[in-house]
Amino acid sequence: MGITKTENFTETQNELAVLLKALGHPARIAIVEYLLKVNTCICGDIVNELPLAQATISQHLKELKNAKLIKGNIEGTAVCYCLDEQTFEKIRNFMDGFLKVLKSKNGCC
Amino acid sequence: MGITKTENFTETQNELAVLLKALGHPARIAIVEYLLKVNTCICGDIVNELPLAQATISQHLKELKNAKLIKGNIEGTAVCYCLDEQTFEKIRNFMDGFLKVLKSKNGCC
DNA sequence: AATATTAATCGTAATATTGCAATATATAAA
DNA sequence: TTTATATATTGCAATATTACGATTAATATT
Repeated sequence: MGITKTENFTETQNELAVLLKALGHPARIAIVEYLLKVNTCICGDIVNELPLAQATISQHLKELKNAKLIKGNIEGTAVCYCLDEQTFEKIRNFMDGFLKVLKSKNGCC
Repeated sequence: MGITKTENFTETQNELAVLLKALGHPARIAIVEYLLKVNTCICGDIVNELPLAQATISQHLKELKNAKLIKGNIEGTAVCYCLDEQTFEKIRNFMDGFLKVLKSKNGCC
């Protein structure tokens, strides 16, 4: 099929999966790491930084934006991109809570 | 294409992408959350818990195991599954370090 | 107005993912 | 040894993803 049965899972599970999936590609990791370094930049900067075509970068930026991992503001002909702190916090908070419970248990097969 | 150009990215970026991608599906989030709750379980328990076919669950477990997010130990005819704390820590540490830098900057468009 | 700059979109090809029924495998129980 | 139990694998269909060239759209510059 290739289609995910989202109706079987909770809203929280689906939302988190969208975020992690959006970050689950090395190009998109590279993009957010670059944005972390330079704070803000335009699409063309990333095209110069990564060995991928402009159309491909634009597509990856779209996915990151859909997941609200980044924001994009139009500035003349360019678009200024930056990270969305709140969304990264959501992931961090999940991982943090998850690990706290996991460490309090220490049971394995 | 559908093929990721991993050769363009660092080992770290590729490894992290594999982990996040493996968690980037609601069924696999549901599986690790269930494992967190019950500590250890066998495949059949998850099949009873989630509304997906046995073959589908088995495939998701395989992906989680490939990414080393879970461990599986054979016990008779069954396989005992549990979470791999170290791998979850890798993700948490990345997100934690990432957010520390992000919060120290506060620059956006 | 004509032209350059920047980014998004379209179309396409190749490959990957999701999901399931059916089957295979492997151990345990009778 | 036959049968039951538990999981993995195979094969398949539908859909999604990745990547890029070409084009489009929208604003700047000349």
